[in-house]
Amino acid sequence: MGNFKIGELAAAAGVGRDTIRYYERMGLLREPARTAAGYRLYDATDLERVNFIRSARELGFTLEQARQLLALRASDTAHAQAVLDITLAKIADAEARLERLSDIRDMLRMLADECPGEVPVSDCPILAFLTARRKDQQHNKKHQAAQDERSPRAKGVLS
Amino acid sequence: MGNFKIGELAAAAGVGRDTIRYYERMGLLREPARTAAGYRLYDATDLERVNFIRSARELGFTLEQARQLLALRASDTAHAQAVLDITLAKIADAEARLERLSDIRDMLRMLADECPGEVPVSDCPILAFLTARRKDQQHNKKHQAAQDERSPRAKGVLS
DNA sequence: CTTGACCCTGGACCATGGTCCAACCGGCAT
DNA sequence: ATGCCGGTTGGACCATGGTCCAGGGTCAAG
Repeated sequence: MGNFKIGELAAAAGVGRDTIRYYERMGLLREPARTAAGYRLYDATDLERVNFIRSARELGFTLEQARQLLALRASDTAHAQAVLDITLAKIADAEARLERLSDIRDMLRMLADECPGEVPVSDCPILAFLTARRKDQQHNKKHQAAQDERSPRAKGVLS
Repeated sequence: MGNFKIGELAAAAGVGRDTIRYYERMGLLREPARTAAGYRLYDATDLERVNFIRSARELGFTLEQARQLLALRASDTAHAQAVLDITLAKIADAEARLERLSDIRDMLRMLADECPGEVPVSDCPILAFLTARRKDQQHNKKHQAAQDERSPRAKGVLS
């Protein structure tokens, strides 16, 4: 049955060869069969697996979550609730990001609206804001981080 | 006039000592004066600068953009338009992210709504979707990336 | 037989914004 | 003089998801 080499798998899935090897290293793909020369040999189920991972990535799942989803899919005792839980966490995460980001956008928009380009920088309200804004530091602690820079120490937020 | 050492500056700005040294290495802070023993000596303008950078970060600006904004602020020939341009680019970037992310959230929410937890994973519509969805790959090329994983090769989007 | 396209491995490197480390020195109190 | 806190340096390391490279081996075509 149609075995293919890594380049073929990669092309079929629309990723680079290195990505395939990376997924293997990360434990997302099984260690494939090899030819006598050591070439990796894949089959349709591997392609399907890579496709699954790519789909998950496109929906914002991390590789780690993709790994969990694959494990759940392979389980015959798990029920859909586990998948739903991961998905709900991802939704909550997306919503938190959306809120933070739209707050930032609103703030930037306000500042941009106030800024008449044709003045010297010394009269720029955006710079003035950046320069002055340090009092509201304390009470703004709820939205302290910027954008999507989830701090390395912000663990557990998603999954 | 009140000079302070790195730990004092860091505490006053609410960051770590290493962050101050990092900003210095990145060219965001000037190389400070030193005591005979080599200790860095800062003054109020340095604190103000760190505060500016932190404010910019909180609004989603990168350190590189913060550097640009500081340069503009220091210029006596630049006009506010340059600052506005950076800000408008940031807004556009935020809006693009918001759209992608809310599309993803909607998709996830749809899937979650369809999923009755109490079935075996083999009947999970979320997994089914992830498994099947590879045909729409081609025409979905407009929103190909996930979430905030701006690909390393996506340069020029912001700034 | 040679060329070119493919494959192998292990490891370095990219961006981002820091954080932490060892190994050392300075300065003050007890 | 001993402890302790804080300063110095250069460099490694964190997460994330790959990407690229050198220095080989393999395989089919011409």
